[in-house]
Amino acid sequence: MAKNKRDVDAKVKKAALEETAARLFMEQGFEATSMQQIARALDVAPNTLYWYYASKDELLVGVLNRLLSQTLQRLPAIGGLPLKAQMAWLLDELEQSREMVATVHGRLDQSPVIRAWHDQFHHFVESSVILTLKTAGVDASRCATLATVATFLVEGLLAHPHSADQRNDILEWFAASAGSQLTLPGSTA
Amino acid sequence: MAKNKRDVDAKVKKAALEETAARLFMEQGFEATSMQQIARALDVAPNTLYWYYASKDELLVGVLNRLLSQTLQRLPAIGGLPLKAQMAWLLDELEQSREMVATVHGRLDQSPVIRAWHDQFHHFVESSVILTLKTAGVDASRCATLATVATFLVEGLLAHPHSADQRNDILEWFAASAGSQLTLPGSTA
DNA sequence: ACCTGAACACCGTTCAAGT
DNA sequence: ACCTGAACACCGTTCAAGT
Repeated sequence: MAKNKRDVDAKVKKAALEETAARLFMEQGFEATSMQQIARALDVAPNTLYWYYASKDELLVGVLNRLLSQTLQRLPAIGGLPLKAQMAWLLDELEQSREMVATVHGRLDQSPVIRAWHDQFHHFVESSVILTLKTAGVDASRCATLATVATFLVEGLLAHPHSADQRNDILEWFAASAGSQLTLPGSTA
Repeated sequence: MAKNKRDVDAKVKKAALEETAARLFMEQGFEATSMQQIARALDVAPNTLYWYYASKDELLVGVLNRLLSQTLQRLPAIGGLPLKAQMAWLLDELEQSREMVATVHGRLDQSPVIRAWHDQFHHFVESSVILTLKTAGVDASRCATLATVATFLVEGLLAHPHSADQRNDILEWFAASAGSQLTLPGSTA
């Protein structure tokens, strides 16, 4: 009981830490936000954060998992949508964490823990896209390639400023090109 | 005369700085290489670097321009090649500076001078690809979209580890999809 | 188990001073 | 014009000590 109580408290505390860190990371960027600053916002000593997280990068992973689980709660709604709509949805979702996505990519080579999170996330997204493509009747041998292309396009659109028209042209072109590879002609992916 | 002499000396010195910085950046990464370390390798005081460059990011830009001009000297050879071969060539070229490319993308939001260099580089690459597509007879209205897609694919392949087969599948699929949009059917882009 | 004060070993950068 | 010694204002992180 007492043990359980403590676990709950720790989780609540971590939630507060990650919420504050998330807010500051999104407002100012990961690099521009110091551990001191986060600690000050929480009214604790800077080194207190190190009781909960081994490093600033691990705190970032906590924040990322938090954002991810929030996104996953909104996900079920898009299950049946066509690929183009799914990509547009993912783009809108990630757009709000643009800075965070850039940070993850920028730290891949320096932080193994960020690298691990990133790879796992990519694997998850790509599996989902493959499933969507298969369900839409795309030739099984092409699914993996198309899924990778889809994620590259989402990442590209996310990383580089672009107009709504450009974005639509790219998604439209991709959906058409992917759709033309259907085993059963006539339907659209 | 004396003035000219000095200009030459400054250029030679900058070349040496950038060569050393480039080596250390590629060996250890940008972030893991301190200004102190570069200065030590050159046998100068750390703050000497600030007489030549306003910041570490500006030194990076110097290094990037240096690598770029080296690449440009190797470029003429690929003028007439098909798009797929051009993309493969660019990939091989950038692969050797993978870490540097990741650094640039990671610092876009923090450094205006890096952002400016990146945008200009992208504009240059995209213009070149558009020219190649137009020459190959691709419908003019699609060229911009396809060029953007091409650069996104190159960046994606560069940022994420992949096998030679995966890479070939993606480039092959893209070339085929782009080629099917030719104004004159029969030729290949 | 949780938190702190104080310190460590850096970092990029600045500035006044030299030649 | 070019370079230095010394310092500034940080940074992420550690550690011994408290409760």
